[in-house]
Amino acid sequence: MVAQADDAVFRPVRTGNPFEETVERLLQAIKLGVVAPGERLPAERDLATRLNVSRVTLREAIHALTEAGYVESRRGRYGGTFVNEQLPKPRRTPARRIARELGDGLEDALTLRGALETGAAEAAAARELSVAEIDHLQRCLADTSAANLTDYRRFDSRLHLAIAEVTGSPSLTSAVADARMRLNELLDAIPLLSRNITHSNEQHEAIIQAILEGDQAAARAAMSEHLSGTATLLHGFLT
Amino acid sequence: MVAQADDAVFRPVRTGNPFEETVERLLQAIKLGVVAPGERLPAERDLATRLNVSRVTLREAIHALTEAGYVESRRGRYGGTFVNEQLPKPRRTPARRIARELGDGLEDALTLRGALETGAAEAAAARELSVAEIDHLQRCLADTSAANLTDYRRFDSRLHLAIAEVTGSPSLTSAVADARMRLNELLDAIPLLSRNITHSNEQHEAIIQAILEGDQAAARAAMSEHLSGTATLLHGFLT
DNA sequence: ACTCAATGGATCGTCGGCAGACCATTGAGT
DNA sequence: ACTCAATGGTCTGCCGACGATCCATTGAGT
Repeated sequence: MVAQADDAVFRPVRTGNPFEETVERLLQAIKLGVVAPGERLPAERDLATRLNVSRVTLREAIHALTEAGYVESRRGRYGGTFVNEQLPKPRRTPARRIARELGDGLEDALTLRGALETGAAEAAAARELSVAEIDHLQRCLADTSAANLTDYRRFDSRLHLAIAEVTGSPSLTSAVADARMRLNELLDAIPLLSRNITHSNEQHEAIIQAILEGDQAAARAAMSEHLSGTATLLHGFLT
Repeated sequence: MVAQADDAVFRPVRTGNPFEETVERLLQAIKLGVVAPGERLPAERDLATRLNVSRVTLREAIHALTEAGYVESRRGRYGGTFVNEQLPKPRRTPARRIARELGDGLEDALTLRGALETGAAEAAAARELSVAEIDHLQRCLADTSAANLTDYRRFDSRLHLAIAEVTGSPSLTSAVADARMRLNELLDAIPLLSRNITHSNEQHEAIIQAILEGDQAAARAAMSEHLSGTATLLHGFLT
């Protein structure tokens, strides 16, 4: 008996407390570019309901993010909690240290991400997209191409998330977002080279084109190639 | 703005309470065949630690499963909680009713499952498998082929889980297990035809063979075909 | 016949998170 | 200048989950 199945089924039912989870989610929204700098988060009462968390807990999470410099709250009607224009710089932990901490987790995260994102690309290509969805994809693609170095990661994440969205599968979208967040710390640790960005943009274009043409095999292949590029880069910097 | 990304990121941080979650996990272990009838669950103290749940909560969950007829507990050294030889028959809820309740969730679950399991098959084929892993796979394959109608679903799940296991990615394994569970109720609602089983067994063999040969494309293709068969079957019965 | 380690069974105090109600502030609309 | 709806900010009582501790039972080993 290999007994790894046990580990999968008997894994912890919950990771951390609601407070920590909530902080993580809000960070996700900011770092993945779901809520852009200057934009407003949903109202506390609304957001608490959607996150299935008490308002008290949500407020504690927001407070933490305020202290960390991510958001600011304003009272009154037309008030709310807004994402700061100037986001805190990610702490550039030395790559190797992160890699050590992650350990086998790196391979794990990359494997999961590969399965999810290639699957998403294929599924997206298989769908009949609405005009709004096509616009959304192309908008994200253009934003990413036009992004400067400091914003690149966020728009890149947003684009990948957009691809997952147009599969029409909420679960798949969520899973992609989570997988992406797991790798975010790693990605912050490696330098962004403009050569890589150029290459990345070309691949993005190929992926989107294949999706819009409905070519499932091509979409999958293009995404697969794109991801393996990142994976190789990560391996290179972390070994 | 398509605004579906919000739904993905601001989804509930937790589903249900620890008690319900724990019950779900234990059912998963039983229904996916991780713990076979007659076998023993891990000791309460051990299991509670692994699930990251208090022993009290775990015991309440076990109590619920005892009343439902899934397990029985025995005291003393060499005692423990054992899975019953005769499992309760799944309540054959009319398929259409389930389909209505699930709604779009069916497509969602099928999409996610497709991405995960085809990805797992490909990843498994890409790995250099140990002798133990190969044995495990072939054992699961043989068990499934030999299973009678009442046991088939469980061994089938076990085989698919085994494929995910040999990717070496715990996250992927967990995700596959969860996706499978989401579809379990549906699968219970459609009749098992021996013709379908024969077909299924042939496909299983093709998948395993491709994995053992290290042929990634073939493994993916075989899995994809296998899954689409199930998907078609489900669609047929639920429409 | 006895021992004892491993297991399930039971109880109690603590605390984090929750629901609900209420207060304070803001600014567009009138 | 006033109104008021929507928002963030605060407080209180309650409950579920937790950790810890002790009890009861069993049967292989001696």
